[in-house]
Amino acid sequence: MSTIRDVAKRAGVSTATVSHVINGTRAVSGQTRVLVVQAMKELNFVPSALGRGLRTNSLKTVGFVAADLTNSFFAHVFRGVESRAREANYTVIVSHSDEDVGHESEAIQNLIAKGVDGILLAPVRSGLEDAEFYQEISVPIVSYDRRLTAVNIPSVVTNSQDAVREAINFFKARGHERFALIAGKQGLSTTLERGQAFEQAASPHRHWVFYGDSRYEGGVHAARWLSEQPVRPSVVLVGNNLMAMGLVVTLQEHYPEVLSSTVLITMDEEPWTSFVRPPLSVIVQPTHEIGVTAADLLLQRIRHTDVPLLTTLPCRFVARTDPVTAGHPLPDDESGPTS
Amino acid sequence: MSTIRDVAKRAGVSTATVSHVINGTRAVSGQTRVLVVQAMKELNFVPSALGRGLRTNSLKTVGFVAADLTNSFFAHVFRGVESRAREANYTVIVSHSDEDVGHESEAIQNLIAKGVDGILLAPVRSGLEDAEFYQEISVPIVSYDRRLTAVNIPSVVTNSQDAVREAINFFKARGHERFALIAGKQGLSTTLERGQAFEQAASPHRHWVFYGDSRYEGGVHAARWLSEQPVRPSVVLVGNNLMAMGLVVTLQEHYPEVLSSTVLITMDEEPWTSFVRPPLSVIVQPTHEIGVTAADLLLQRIRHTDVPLLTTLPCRFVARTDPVTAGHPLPDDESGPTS
DNA sequence: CGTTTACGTGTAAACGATTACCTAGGAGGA
DNA sequence: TCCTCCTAGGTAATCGTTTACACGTAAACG
Repeated sequence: MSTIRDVAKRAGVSTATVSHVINGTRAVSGQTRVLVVQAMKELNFVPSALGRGLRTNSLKTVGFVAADLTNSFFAHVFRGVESRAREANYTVIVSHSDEDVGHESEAIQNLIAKGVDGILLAPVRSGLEDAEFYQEISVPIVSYDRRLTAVNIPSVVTNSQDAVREAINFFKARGHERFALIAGKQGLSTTLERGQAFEQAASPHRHWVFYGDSRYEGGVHAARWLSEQPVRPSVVLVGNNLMAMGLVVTLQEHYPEVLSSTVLITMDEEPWTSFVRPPLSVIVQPTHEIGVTAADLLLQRIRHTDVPLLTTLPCRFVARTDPVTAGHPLPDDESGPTS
Repeated sequence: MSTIRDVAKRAGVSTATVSHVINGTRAVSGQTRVLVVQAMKELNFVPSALGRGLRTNSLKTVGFVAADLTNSFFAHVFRGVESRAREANYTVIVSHSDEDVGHESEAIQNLIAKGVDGILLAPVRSGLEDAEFYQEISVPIVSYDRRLTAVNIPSVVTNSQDAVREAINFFKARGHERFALIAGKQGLSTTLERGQAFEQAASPHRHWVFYGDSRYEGGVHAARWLSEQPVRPSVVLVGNNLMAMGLVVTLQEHYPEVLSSTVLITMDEEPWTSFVRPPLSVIVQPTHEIGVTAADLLLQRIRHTDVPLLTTLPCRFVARTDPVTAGHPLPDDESGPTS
């Protein structure tokens, strides 16, 4: 690996000149520029990001903390992030929190030690007492998926509450009168908001709320709980795709009659939601756009540009109805996707 | 951010001592150690990876190049990589190749410029003429999923050929006599090997090979091709999960009779493969272990330890049979998963 | 003709760690 | 007593860049 000094020597100029040629930070005569460029070619010189990073205190790297990349929600968000980051010549370091407060802290520590310029985070904490924790972080942060209230940190979220309301109303209008919510991990802003929207939309009617843990096992428990109800809801909204899978697998295996007689709605489109019989209705979040937007905001913060504290992206509700469970169609119902 | 000098001053020692306390590279008296540790705590000092990296010429960072992280195969491999890397105090930068030679080169360039200590790669190239390209890379490389023949680069692959043979034989033993392979992108070692294994296992009987492109669209085309055959195969093996999905979706929508009358086998377990009716049989690769192993090998190479040039991990064939399509059961057949 | 102004370039000090080399004091052996 | 060896610790060079400052020349301006 050749250094900037090697290039300077070969081109017969100073390292300053070489640096300025590379970065275009100072006028350099045509002749000299040619000489330098040629020398760089010949030595196939690549400037060391380390040297530069040490001096400028920026490695052009950002951290991305996901709960779990094998969850396709996060994988798609990440692709959005990565595409934007690459355009801006940044690279992305990925860490997992696995919805664990300790893991999250550790991940953030590591990222900071690595000298990242900023961090994208789906925060596991949300309480007021945690505000301090996030506030003390010494690099710019943008939160995605989950809102960080009471903290001066920009968040990119979706209006899933509206979608929840739309979904419940959709089936209400078709005659359904008993609704349940399988809620996610308590404390997450998404859980809270979706819970409120659900309460609000379902409240004139009978409704249930079961608190899961946002993991596959939560869905398994929910299935058991569901099957034990003397009177069962006819519409079940699941607040997260992992729980939905646990629920469906368990129902399919042990309580097939529950599965076939209940309308299920879940978050986040995945292939299997349409392959299951009956198929699941879905609240689709703009995952890629979440990533792109969050990355944009982070890069702006890194450049010290002011950014809005809350960005809300729209969801799309896709109804997949089934003759048995859908309820009675509306006069103008085509049972296709709705917006 | 405080530096090692601040710590040294506060503890009343030299930077050398602080450094040695941090790294345990030299004997330090108990007293002094306590002083230093306390000073670090008080300033909550975190050593800069940049400074260290510049000096030691290692950022403790590795690059991970996937075709596409939204493909759960790569996501799971990545988790394996990340867990091992974290244990060894390395962080991981992720890039995508999208099976594109240009993207791959770019990704590798960027990683090297960022000063990674090594690269994990699912190489898009494989020909002899490409050997040179990979050989010229100036940091240690380990290839995963795909074998890099004729190049002095360690590979971690699976014995999917054995699994392919096992799968075909499984259905041959149940009376099937017409087999097809939907092969992946040409040039990948996996495509070649699985093709050979398929040929070998199916060749006494009538068989077809359709070349897809390892993407969703390849499956769509394959579905059309399949439906157009005057005599259709009764067992279809798909060489990659994206194509399998394209195939199933298209069949389900346009040619349901083909779907219900054909045994489908695919690579890599995903939730939807068991939700589809009829369910798909699957060749399960040890994805997490691939990641762990590849990471291990890379870290060893970084430490200049010799490693084997080829590591092969075993696959598992999971048969999911359906009364209509399975063929006649063997005398002792329980239709469960086989090893 | 003296004074700006502009332009092109070089010198050398950072950035934050690691580490080769050196110093000094005390213990132990001959 | 002298020499050797061990232990504990300091000094300062170094890694590869960027960049503040200085310098010299030539053109432009009054």
